[in-house]
Amino acid sequence: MGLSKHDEFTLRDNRIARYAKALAHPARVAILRFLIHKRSCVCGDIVDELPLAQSTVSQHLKELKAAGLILGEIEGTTVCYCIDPKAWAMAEQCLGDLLKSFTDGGSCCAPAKQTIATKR
Amino acid sequence: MGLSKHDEFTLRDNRIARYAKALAHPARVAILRFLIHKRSCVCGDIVDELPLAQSTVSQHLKELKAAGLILGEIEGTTVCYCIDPKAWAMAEQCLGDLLKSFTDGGSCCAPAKQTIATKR
DNA sequence: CCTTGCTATCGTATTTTTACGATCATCATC
DNA sequence: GATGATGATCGTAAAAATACGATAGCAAGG
Repeated sequence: MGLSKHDEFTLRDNRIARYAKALAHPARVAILRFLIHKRSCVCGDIVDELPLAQSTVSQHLKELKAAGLILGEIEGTTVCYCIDPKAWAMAEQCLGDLLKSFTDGGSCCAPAKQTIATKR
Repeated sequence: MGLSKHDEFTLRDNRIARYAKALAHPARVAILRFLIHKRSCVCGDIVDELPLAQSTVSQHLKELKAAGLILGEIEGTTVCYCIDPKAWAMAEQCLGDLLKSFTDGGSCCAPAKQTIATKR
């Protein structure tokens, strides 16, 4: 047990989850923000920017690449990373659609009551 | 070691990561979609809807509650869940801002080249 | 009160994530 | 070819996530 049952869910929900997971660590958010801000994007610069070891940053970059959000191109001896515009647009739509699909029409329950805490 | 160094990052990036993590599993996406679709939201209905054990669903609900995205109210012997409108708006803004902060101006590198694979 | 139904929590096993140092591979330069 | 720099990968360890069955806690109904 303990195996992730991703097969049991829809493709759409899995896609959203995959994009969300890419954003689910502050280091990766910081990397993406850095890539967005500085259009140039040498790997070493990212390592310098973050409070993490080079290998750890490389691992995060690998995950972002696996999620499809970034591209990397070899430039001589360095590697240049950047946002993948197409994938980014897809992520924006997937997550945006879900987020926008809720509109506050007065929640069904607990309109003005307290949240239940850990204990009920 | 393997300890998460969340403290080393900005509050904003951590907040985004927290919301994203809540969406980072298809089961939780499905739960949220279900809560959005059906305004009524008894816990048992969610259990019936998903291919997961009751305890697992309860755990996912707990995480969504911890992330602040949903509210739960006791209704007699059942518990009624719903989206927390305020928190949802916050998540929408946080994630939306990040996603919208990138605009395709022709990527800095690899404009039309191949993605680098695992091996360079 | 005793039972029944609903939900949360506990205990546990497995998998995945996170992090680091060490090493390897590759390109550029000497 | 040797050297140096850059970045990926390996090995490893610790932590967190995922899943389930079992159990506990509560409210409602008999």
